[in-house]
Amino acid sequence: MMTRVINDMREICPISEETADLLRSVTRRRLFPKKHQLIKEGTYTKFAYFIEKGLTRSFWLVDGKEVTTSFAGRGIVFSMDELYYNKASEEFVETIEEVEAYEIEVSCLLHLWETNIELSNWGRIIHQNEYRRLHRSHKELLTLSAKERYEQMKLQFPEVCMRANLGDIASYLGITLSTLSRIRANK
Amino acid sequence: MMTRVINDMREICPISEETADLLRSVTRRRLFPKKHQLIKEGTYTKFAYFIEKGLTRSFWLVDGKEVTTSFAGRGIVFSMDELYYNKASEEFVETIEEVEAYEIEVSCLLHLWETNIELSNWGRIIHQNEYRRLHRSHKELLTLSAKERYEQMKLQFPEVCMRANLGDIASYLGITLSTLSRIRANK
DNA sequence: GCCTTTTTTTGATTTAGAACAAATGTTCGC
DNA sequence: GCGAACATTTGTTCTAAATCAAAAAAAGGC
Repeated sequence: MMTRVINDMREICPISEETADLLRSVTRRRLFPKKHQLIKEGTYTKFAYFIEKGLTRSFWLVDGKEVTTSFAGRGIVFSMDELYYNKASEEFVETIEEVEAYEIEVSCLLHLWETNIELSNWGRIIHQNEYRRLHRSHKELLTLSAKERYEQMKLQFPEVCMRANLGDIASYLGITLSTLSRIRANK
Repeated sequence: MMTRVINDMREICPISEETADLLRSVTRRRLFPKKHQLIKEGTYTKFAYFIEKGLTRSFWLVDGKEVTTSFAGRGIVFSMDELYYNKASEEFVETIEEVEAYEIEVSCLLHLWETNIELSNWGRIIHQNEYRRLHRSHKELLTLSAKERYEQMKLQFPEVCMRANLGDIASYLGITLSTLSRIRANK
């Protein structure tokens, strides 16, 4: 149970068997179909999800249009708004494949981070990593053409490029679906 | 000494007089002229700076062109690369006004974060805030026009818009200097 | 105050990618 | 296996902003 989740955490920092058991004891296995809204508009979900299997995407709704900010096929997905600011999320998360996840209450997650040094370290590091990814993506948006950004994305997240559909990838790259189709068509 | 720095920290979370004194004991007051490189290419600086007065900007050099990622007129400036990854920074920082700052070694800063709960909390919160700022800026880049982004920037950082020069603001917004000039000229 | 350097404005031209629209291809439920 | 829904390709037109270039204005040094 949670084998992939725990393995992934151990690639980042040491997690003892006790901590792994602690994590298992406070989470609940959930299965979600494709297109399920894990964190959605107008609902204060209060859960975070460790992704065991499947792919999710996070996005904003900006006057009706979706802006994808990240894809996750491992690690944890949660809302910063809910976790740190006790408010309903402005960023939503949906599954784009069937997903097996382990659900945890955000209050519980926060408590773990405050009390368990292994999880606290893991938490700090995933925050740093996420900040770096965003930093990098921001730089690419400012300096690369649509085509170059897609090439970068293929290098960095080949899996996502295979598994997500064009519309989602395009909205992550900040271009239209038709432009992405043309880019892929070759030039 | 460090009055503005400490006051700014106290707007974020409680800082006891002991912690303030601790901070004063491990920092050194420095004055820098305009255009001074605080964190520069090819030099593993190993220092972070609490900004008491003046304005700085952080930027990348992407094949010769500067891409401004943030301005700071308060708080702390440091390199994530140096702090977390023990490597020379890929992002540089220069003063764009005369700056009064308090210098601290990054190893010392890390040690404070690991041992002093007040500073640790302050550190976590500035990281969250910085992440949010970047997140927001990224969304704006993906959804707003050049003009709208400039309007947003004036709302969020009016001081910076007054004090930084056009080239720097333009490179922060991801547009050319001439476009920004035209935007300001009115339309 | 005058000259140099830096910063900002303005002009003409070009271009990447958006918008809109329709056709083709793929997946899935029954 | 057929029809509906969904995903992708392709065509045409249009526009925001880039590029290149030069003039005007402002700031600094001595």
